[in-house]
Amino acid sequence: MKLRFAPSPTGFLHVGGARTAIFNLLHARRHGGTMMLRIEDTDVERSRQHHAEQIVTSLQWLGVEWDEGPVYQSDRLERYRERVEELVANGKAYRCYCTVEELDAERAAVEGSGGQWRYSGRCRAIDGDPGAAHVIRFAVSSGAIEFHDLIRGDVQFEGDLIDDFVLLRSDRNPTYHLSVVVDDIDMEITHVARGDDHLSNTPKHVLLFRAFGAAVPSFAHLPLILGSDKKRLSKRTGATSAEEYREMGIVPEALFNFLTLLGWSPGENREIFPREDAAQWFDLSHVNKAPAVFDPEKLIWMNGQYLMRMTAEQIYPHLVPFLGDTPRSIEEVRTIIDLHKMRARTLRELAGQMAIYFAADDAIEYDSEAVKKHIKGDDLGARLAALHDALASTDPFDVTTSEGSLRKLAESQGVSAAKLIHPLRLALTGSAASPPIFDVAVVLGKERSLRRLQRLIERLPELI
RNA sequence: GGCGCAUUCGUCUAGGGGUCCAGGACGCCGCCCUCUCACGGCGGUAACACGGGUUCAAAUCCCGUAUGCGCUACCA
Repeated sequence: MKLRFAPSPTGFLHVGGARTAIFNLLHARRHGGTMMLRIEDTDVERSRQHHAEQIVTSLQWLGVEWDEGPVYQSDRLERYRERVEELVANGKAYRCYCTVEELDAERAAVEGSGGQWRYSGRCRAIDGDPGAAHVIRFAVSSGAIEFHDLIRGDVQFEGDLIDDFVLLRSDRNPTYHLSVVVDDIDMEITHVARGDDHLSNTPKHVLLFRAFGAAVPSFAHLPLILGSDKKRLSKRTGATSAEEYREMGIVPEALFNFLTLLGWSPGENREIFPREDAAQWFDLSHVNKAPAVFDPEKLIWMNGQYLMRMTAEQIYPHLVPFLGDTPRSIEEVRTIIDLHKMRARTLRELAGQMAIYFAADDAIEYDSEAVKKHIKGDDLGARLAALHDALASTDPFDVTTSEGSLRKLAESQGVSAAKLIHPLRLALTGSAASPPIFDVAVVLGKERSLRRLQRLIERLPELI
């Protein structure tokens, strides 16, 4: 068994493409088959090498591995020309002398009068000068064309409704239909899993496989991924490329897992699982037929689930790009990550929350809502001064001792611990929300914590 | 227009004739836990597009309608 992912390098790796790649990989792994990556760059107008490289990078980031490739179709142009000549020689294809201008004019005329245009096939009978030909077309035979699709079941198209499609363009480059079939034969592809948008191209391919006397592979046409507007996912309704999600702070494992669930489910209410498990359970024949709407909210939730399950060491390499220009070692951030990973849903959010630890002690900005809520009472200054003294004499300064000092002080002053904790949180973080405050204090250290507390005390008059 | 494909909570889905007055997850709303936030726990909200069949019995099978999407290029 052998499958392939065959993107055309006309842009970034689209999440739809990413899911196609994942499904191919999973099916191959499940059945002990081979996975191949093939770059379909026969459209010289739109293909770009840097896009191909970008797609390869995105796939690697995502964790989609391939056993063979990447193979570039642009390296195989001679092969396509050679094979199309075979078709011409045995009468399955023919040279067409019509010009685009003629054809466009015909089409415009027919469609203008409300009809539907199809190429007449008039060049089938012409035996002219090969050098004067513009393109080579496939001679489509009439009659029903049937094939089996792993996802759709038996599908049938009427040959009479299919044009004599172009195989070799006037620039001597192959069209998609030619190159894809020649390659799938040469590379011994047994299963073709691709986007739904190719379903109506499939009868053409079936005809080509037969014309070449080759076995027709199994097909699996994956339903499209839609945006919130129920139309094909586009930039209008949100991020469309894997790269954009990476920049958003999504970890590859989460995107992989999420994409896996778009159109497929392992059943038994399983949602979060490693790739290895998916590779045990997946099968193309269990993919849904209906298109799925891409819900970024759920992706972000799932990313949060991954973050909180990952160790600081696992998160760290993904997080580095979000931490800014000052290099931070794993030792420096390990505890902070552990404190915040269950409070952030993306790496970007996580990095944002971590900023308070790296900020200068006199640069903490107090959230006005938090100030309004927790900074009040005439005796607050005195209480905080007492807290400062209590913490200053806490030794060693760890979570247990610092909390003990604060609670003891609260008790002796006859106030609830919360009356001290909330202002302390504001002093240390500037916010009303943070990890348990004594953990924060210990990360900052005694000296910096006291400095931040002192600063709040000094600014009390202007805050109240 | 033609051809094709699809249709279960707002969204992702489970379900492949009876165990479904439809289960899980995201979101949303309440409660609990608690130094706040988050996590977690508990509970709630919400769906078989419509109409005909077939059958003792249909979300599950068949037909039609509607709606949506895709293709209809010398793009893939």
